[in-house]
Amino acid sequence: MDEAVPTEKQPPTPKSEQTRTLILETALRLFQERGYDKTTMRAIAKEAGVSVGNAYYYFSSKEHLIQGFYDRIGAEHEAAVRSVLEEERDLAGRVRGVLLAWLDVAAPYHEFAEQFFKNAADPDSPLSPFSDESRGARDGSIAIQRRVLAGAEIKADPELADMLPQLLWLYHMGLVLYWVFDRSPGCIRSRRLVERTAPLVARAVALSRYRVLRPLVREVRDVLSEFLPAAAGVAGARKRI
Amino acid sequence: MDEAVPTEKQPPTPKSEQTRTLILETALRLFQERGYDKTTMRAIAKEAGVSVGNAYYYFSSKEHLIQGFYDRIGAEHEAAVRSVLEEERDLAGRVRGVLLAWLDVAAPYHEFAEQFFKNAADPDSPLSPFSDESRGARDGSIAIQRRVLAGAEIKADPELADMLPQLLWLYHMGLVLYWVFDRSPGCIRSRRLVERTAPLVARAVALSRYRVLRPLVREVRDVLSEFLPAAAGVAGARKRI
DNA sequence: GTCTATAGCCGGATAGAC
DNA sequence: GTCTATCCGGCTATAGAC
Repeated sequence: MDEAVPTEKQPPTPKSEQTRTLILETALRLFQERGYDKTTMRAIAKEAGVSVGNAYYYFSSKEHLIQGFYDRIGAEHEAAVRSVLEEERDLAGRVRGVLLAWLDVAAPYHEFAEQFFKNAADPDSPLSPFSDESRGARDGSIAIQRRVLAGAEIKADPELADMLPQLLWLYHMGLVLYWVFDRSPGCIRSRRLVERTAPLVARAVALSRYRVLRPLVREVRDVLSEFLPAAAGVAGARKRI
Repeated sequence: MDEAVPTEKQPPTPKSEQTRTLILETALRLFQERGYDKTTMRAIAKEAGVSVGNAYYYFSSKEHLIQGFYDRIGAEHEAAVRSVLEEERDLAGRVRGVLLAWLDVAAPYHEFAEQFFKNAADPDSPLSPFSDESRGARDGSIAIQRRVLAGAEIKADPELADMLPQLLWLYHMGLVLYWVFDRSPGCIRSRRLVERTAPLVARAVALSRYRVLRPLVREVRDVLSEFLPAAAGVAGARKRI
């Protein structure tokens, strides 16, 4: 980001990127093995064969190491979701499939997530799902929801359609919140929550076209356009304070 | 709670309770003055005229000091809400009034809340609004929502009525989440969110009786009864994993 | 610009004496 | 119940090697 335009002769990452990656990989591995809190910066440095100072040279705090985790989980989800989106046409099924896929992808990190999640809830933290730093991950996640809706047979009220991807993303974040709290073995409660709510969400989307609901839908849409972040190119939702 | 039944001769809090209160009051004051993070346990102890070890004797961690904050804010909200519930009959108005009252009560603690909130998001923390330790505060909060509904003219679908207080509580928690993230001056964005969503919630409650929505309402009810905590005496919602 | 080594600050938490 | 001393780990600072 702050890097000067790299010439062709000088690849942007000559050798330092290697160190950077090494540190990150080591950190993520240790986090997964011992948990976030119990992994000390000293240990990461030692295990990666670098000095503490060097680790801090690349990652200005322990938290910053977790951005890499977001990117990784996003990429894995992206891959896991492909088959569902290709094969399933029913909206409820698509929603369900995508969220279950996320739970699968995230499962190995559950314990680890528990420990660092507190940082994500701090609005000052770059780890918050709403932060600028998380924008890349967020946009990717919303894009998936867009595909969920685009490929489904059931269509929503067109007045609502523009912001539905973000709404689904919010629903996804709600699931993540629940999942973090979920202590049930194998996180079945979270899985069950998906099974139960996905059809419900789909039904709500379908019902959004009914006459009786028109005024409610309009209100919902207006509120959303005012309060959802203007990210990811939603028409007419550009105003922020 | 864990105290042995106190005899009449021996008041439950002979002298230690005094120290305890002193420490708590000092802590809350300092939190508000300097913020949570910048208030060290050393400072609290010093200011209260006790030793660090002694502070830890009463509060097993810095986080535990915040339970007192919950209780205080709950009590203040309880008081602030009285007039609204007596005078306003319109459901939207009642919901709106109660939530705006909460924002008023919470306002002085906003900065402080930002800093400690991350702890509340940690499921391991006693500060989580879903934890057993927070049960007292939670029950109080749900009770207010029960009164909101009971005194309103509009009635909900009876099949849903039992769990509506908890649903409103969840809505309240959502507002709290938004508020914590809210950086707008005077938290107007949060206030605006209440203004916009309160009528929406009321309308949804009213609509819950419509025929078309019957299946959706049933589904919603079933999901809620499965996933909302069995606290606060909700009929038929006793199963937990 | 990348990296090491080391020494030290700070603050949450604990141990064990009184 | 209360204290003092100590641990522990995130983080910083510095000085210097390549």
